[in-house]
Order: sequence, then C-alpha cells, then structure tokens
Amino acid sequence: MRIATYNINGVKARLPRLLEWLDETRPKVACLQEIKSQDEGFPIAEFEKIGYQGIWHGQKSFNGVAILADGTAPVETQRGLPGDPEDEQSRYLEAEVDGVRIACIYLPNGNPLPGPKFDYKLAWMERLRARMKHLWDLEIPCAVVGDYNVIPEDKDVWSPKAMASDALMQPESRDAYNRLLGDGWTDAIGTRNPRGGVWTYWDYQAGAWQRDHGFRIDHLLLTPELADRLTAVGVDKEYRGREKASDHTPVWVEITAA
DNA sequence: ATGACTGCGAGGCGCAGA
Repeated sequence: MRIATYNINGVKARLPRLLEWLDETRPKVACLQEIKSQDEGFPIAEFEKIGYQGIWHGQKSFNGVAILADGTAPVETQRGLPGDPEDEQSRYLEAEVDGVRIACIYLPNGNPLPGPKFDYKLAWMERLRARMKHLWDLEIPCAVVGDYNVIPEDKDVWSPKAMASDALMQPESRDAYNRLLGDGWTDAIGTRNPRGGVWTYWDYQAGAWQRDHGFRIDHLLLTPELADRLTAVGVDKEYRGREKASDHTPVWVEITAA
C-alpha cells in the first residue's frame, strides 16, 4: 500500500501532470496540498475517470487540501485543524482508508518574519501537535503527511547559509517539528536517509532545479503501528523536471498489508 | 542583489446572446 503526498501548486494548472503521475505510479492514497481551488471547482470527475475517489477541502485562490484513494472512498474523520474557530484557512483534512488513518496537511509557510504570518505558523504547529497527540492516543496505524514547510536539519537543504533567515529553518520552526518527533512520530524519509541530501522542493527561480538547489519540506510522519509496516520510501524526483511541473515533487511510503 | 518564476483573481477586452 503506497501512501503519497504531493504539493501540486494549483489543481487546475497541474491537472495533466497530476493525472499522469497517478496513472504511472498508482499510489493507493494521494494527499494533495495547495489545490488553490474552491470546493465546487475541484475536478473530481477527472480523477474518477482513472479510478480514484476523493474528498477535498478548498478555498478561493490559496491553500486547499485533498485526499484521493485508488478504488475506494476515503472516509472523512476531520475537516480543518481544531483549536482555533477563527482560522478559516483550508490546510487540514483527515480520513480513514483501508484501516489506516491519514491526515493531509499544508502547514503555513511563515514568511516574512518576524510578523503575524510567522506567529500563525508557530501557533498552527502547536495546534497540529495537539491533534497528533489525539491521533497517537488512538494507538492505530496513522500517517500525518504533507507540506510541513519545515527544513528539519541543515543536511536537508542545499545551502543552510542561503536559507538561514527563512521561516522554514528558524530554530522555533525546527523546535516545533522536533517536538512531534519527540512525541514518538517517525519521519519516514528522514530515518531512511540519515545522511540527508534528499530534496522534495526546488524553487522556480534562479535555475534552482537545474542547479539542484532544493530542500526537504514534504514529510510523512508515522505512528509505531504504521512504521512497523514500512517497507520502502521514495521521492518521485523526475516529475519536477517535466513540463509545467509543480515546484514540489511527490514523496511516498510503502506499507505492507495489515 | 531589493533580482530571478508561477498561479490565481480582478479586471480589461472581445465576443455571443438578448
């Protein structure tokens, strides 16, 4: 069972590329971020044509997350991140698929800093931690996957110096991420690539892709019940080099049957 | 190096329909 996450940067602009990736790699579950679409504009029929069902949580222009599943309907368990009734940004969607609980997250970027956007990021991360504690206490196979907008360590970025002032690698951002790992969650890509040097994002600007100037910000965090079933991890790097690509690339874990 | 690129909405514009 393959669980993948992919920040697609616009579901309409990315549709041909996205359908191609689903068709070629056939993940059981595909968690999408930055669909940048309102609920009524989500092209579910296109996914159904190739055998996927899905749920989505959109908003106009920005953000938006979706969970697609091959040949089965994800059963929604949570829409929106709990903990702040004032927060109207669509960044969290959670469902059950084949006995696995899966949360799809689009964590706030947090730039520029200091400022309200960075404060929002840190507050969102504390709310995420509370939700993840809830999931942890269920003692079930569970994955919280998506665009975390955190570069965990210096080995996860092409140049720590170039990115030093960015919200993605501030000590506060890293501390909040490390608290999740400290709670027991397994960073699947990180633990399987201890030397680092694995990127999931390359900026559109300054020839970052051609120079391999990337970093790792798309993560899959697993409970022990799921980490025990982990057989492989991967980054579908070549999709970043295709025509009209997203600036992120798909990342996945392979899990054995229960 | 205050750069670089992209997607989307607003809005302009052309066009179809009333």
